[in-house]
Amino acid sequence: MSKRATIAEVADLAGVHKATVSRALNPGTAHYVNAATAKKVQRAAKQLGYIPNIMARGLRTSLSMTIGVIVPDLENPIFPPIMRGIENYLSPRGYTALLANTDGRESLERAAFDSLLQRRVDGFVMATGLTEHPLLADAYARGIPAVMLNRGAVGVPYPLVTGADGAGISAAVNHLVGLGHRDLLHVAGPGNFTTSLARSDAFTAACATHRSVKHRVVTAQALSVAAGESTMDTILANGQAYPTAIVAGNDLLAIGILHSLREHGLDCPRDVSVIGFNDMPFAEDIQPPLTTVHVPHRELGAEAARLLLNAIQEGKQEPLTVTLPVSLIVRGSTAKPKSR
Amino acid sequence: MSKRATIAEVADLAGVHKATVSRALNPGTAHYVNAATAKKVQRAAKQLGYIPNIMARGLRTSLSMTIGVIVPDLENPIFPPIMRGIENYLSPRGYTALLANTDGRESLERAAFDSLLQRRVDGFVMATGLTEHPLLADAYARGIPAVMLNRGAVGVPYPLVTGADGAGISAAVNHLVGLGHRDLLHVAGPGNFTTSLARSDAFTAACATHRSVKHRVVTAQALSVAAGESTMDTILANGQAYPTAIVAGNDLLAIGILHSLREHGLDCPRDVSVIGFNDMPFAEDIQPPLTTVHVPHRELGAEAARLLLNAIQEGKQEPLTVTLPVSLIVRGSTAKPKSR
DNA sequence: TCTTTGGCTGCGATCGATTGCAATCATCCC
DNA sequence: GGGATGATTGCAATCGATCGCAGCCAAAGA
Repeated sequence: MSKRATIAEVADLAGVHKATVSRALNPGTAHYVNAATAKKVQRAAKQLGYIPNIMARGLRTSLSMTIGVIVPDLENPIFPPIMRGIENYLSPRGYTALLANTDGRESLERAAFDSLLQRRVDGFVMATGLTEHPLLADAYARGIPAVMLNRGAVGVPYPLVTGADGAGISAAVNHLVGLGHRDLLHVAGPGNFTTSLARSDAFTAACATHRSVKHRVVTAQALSVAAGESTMDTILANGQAYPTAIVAGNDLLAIGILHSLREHGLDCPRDVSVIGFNDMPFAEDIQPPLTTVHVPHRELGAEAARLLLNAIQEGKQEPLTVTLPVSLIVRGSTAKPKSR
Repeated sequence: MSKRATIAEVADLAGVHKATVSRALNPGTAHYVNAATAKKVQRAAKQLGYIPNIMARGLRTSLSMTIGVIVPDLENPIFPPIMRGIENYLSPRGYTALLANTDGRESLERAAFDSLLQRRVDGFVMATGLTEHPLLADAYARGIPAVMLNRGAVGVPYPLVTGADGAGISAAVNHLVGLGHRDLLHVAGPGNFTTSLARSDAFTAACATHRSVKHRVVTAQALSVAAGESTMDTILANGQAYPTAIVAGNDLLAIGILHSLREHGLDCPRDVSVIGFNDMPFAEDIQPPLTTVHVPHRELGAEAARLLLNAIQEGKQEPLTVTLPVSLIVRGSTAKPKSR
């Protein structure tokens, strides 16, 4: 292993005390030291390739300049853009993101949380939003800075950054009704996600706006392709009448629904229209091109990072909610209902 | 900020010296301490919710138990599964991954590298394979443990974990020739990726195997949808004869090619067959379902992590290459050539 | 009974940086 | 000329855990 230069070596080379080196190299304290001395120190530091040891510094300052990001599943395509947004905001400011996957399992979440805490992250961006969350309540009580992303949690006054779920869903419903659909189904995500609840409430409310629009809601087991497929399977298996249009809780569910429709010999959009939620990458390339609600994930991530850094620097948490606008993207998975 | 329990407090509560606490809690040194004492210490630690301060430990041991992962673009869908594989191997072993995006730009790469070095990562997984790489040579000379993933670099003797590019490409070519295609095109990635070179070489070699198969290679500007689309555009724009089948350098290029075909009124697979590379998530859902070479990205990640931890623990680098098998997945984007 | 042995635990230095406090020195003002 | 002022810089404590070394004690051996 290469031995790295320490502050003491820089101090020796520059002929000053290591305290002076420290002050010269830190923007916050640089004004204490004479310009000529500072120059000398910087030259010495460069010559030795000095990189401050962040662990020694962190030990002293108890700041790690890293923030923990907890996501349920990085393979869900909405998270990479979110990560990007977070990183893009963080890295110019000297912060780094530590990523942890939880697989949606609470035990792993606990472990990830502890592991990040052990690494003394300065704060968290939590994108796991289970409705109930002892972990978060605990964290809040201990004064750990955090921001919720996308999904919130009840009773935990952390700031929340989210897309306008309600507006997106009602745009979807209005689009379908405008096309002539009168029999709508919402395949919702599991009830323990706050977003699922918000979206299904919005669905019901939006449908109620229109007279004579039949609507119902079924709940999938998870926010995944497989769950969407099996949920739709059971609906179609009954042989009973199926809706002419479906609003899915997210894009993955929508894709699962498309699978199921295809296996049952139904065509989208001819027989059934489907709308997703999120506008995940490549949503335009799937078969059929998915009509969906676009959520600005990158901006979501950046905004969450911004709020978190604010909270860390101010040393206080403000329970505010930032809602970013969403927009309906009409593509090929929705059409007028065929007469039947 | 909540003050966390320190080792001294645990020691007080348990009525022992802090050195004993340290030994009792570390698996490696636990055998030095009496079982009864150890139990007492563990109880005290649990009661206080003691989490060792990794910075203090790292300062002493100069091990951070984190490894840096450098990827060119997390939004390229092959990287999330790779990350998963890495994390799945790392986290049961107490390691954490620090992720850095480089956008493929070498300056950012340098910055990311330094930033991770500053955080005293114990090693690197590099998934950025540019062919030329001063950074890596430098790192190797400094004895920094690392493993290359997916893409290699010339002249840098780090271990490399990769899919069997050549085998995959020749399977693709054979599949197309078997279907009756005699006019093949390979849209390769930029020449500064080692994988691009390996794949285009394999393409030429595989085609040469078959008599009377016309083949040529064009190079795209990047490994992206946009690059694939524009490359194909220029080919089709010439009005000249187009091939009956295309092997793309990766799935993103393939998708771009599909876009271009569609815009030029050509149908895949009726007019032109297309094969991708990677089998990225949702490749089966795009229009048409993409025939592609499946690469086991998760396993790639896990294997890289395994090699890296080995190298860190052994303290030596072995220049070996691990090649994981790939397999052709035939879906809807390839068919027999129409007679014309 | 005295020494040896070995298991267990305590002591204190140490890792590399930051920072409150004190010391130094030149300049300034009356 | 003497004390005040302010700009720099040095000193040494400190963060929290690890680990070499030494000490203690009981059991074993002579």
